[in-house]
Amino acid sequence: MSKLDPTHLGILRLLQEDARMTHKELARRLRKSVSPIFERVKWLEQNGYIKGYTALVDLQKSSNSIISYTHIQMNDHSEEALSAFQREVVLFEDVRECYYITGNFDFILKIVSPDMKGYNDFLRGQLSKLPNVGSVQSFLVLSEEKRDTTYKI
Amino acid sequence: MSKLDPTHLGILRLLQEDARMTHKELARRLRKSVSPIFERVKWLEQNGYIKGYTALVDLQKSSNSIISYTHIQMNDHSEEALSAFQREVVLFEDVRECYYITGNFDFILKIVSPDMKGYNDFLRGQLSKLPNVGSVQSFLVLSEEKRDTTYKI
DNA sequence: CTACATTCAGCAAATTTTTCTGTTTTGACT
DNA sequence: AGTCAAAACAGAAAAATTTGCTGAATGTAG
Repeated sequence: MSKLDPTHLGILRLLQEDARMTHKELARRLRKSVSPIFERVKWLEQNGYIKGYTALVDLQKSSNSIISYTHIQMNDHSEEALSAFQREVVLFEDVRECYYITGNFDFILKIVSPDMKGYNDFLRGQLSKLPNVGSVQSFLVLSEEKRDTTYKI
Repeated sequence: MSKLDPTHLGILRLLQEDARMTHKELARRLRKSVSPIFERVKWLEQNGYIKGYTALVDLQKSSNSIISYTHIQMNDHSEEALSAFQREVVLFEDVRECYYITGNFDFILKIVSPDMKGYNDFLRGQLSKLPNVGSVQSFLVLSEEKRDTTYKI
């Protein structure tokens, strides 16, 4: 790491706050001219520091989707079983995020389903069909109090 | 809701996939000309359907930050206590996401701290100082298997 | 000191954004 | 169906940005 100089870090910070900021504005704030900013943004993209750009959509205004956090405990902790589970679970459309974690559980999933029926179908028709899934504990999101996807870097 | 027609939804879908897509490209894919697309994007922004645009940065490549999911159970479930907790906890820099949920716990927090010391300082110096915090259960993220912030709408 | 590589500013062409105008479509009402 | 007003649209043109290029400045190794 830290082939990243202050200008690189500044770009990452600013584009996290507003991905549609123009190169000209980036240049103004970082006290550089446009061309080096342009080249650096391209470099950050091509070298995987920036994985993409996304619009943050107000889900509650735009759909009836329901969000849940679901914890998975495996009943087989072999490397093969864990890898197989990961490989399969991330393919499900409703699984938006998947983390392997320390503690009582093995995985935390963020699930977004179009409605309660879809959520039920996912849990019973897809998730529970995967091998070696032990306990499944779900927490439905009642309200999103904060969601800030910018990280301090 | 559903002042949203298929073009609105198409814009939201496409900008979730790539927030830097040009209006011209949006227009081409949605089979419209540029000006209505331009007007609609502006409308979606001003009416809160699009809350912002963010670059997705590879945290592991760009920093040493550690991520944790932390569950909070309150020992006072009055409206005042819950509201007060929400109001305070979202102000902490390390709290990137906060959800009020059903189930055994009351809140799920996504915490991102610069390092283990920062994380410790947050837990013991900030979080546990808030009133009415009962049990706190933390899960450190060992690996991020999937993180897709686009939602099907 | 020189040669080389890297980073940069400034310029210019290509492209996009943004505004404006006039036309078409939509939808409500007769 | 026919009429009207409002909304949505396509196209054009000006303003701004993106993108590639050139040559200068800076730093480094020989």
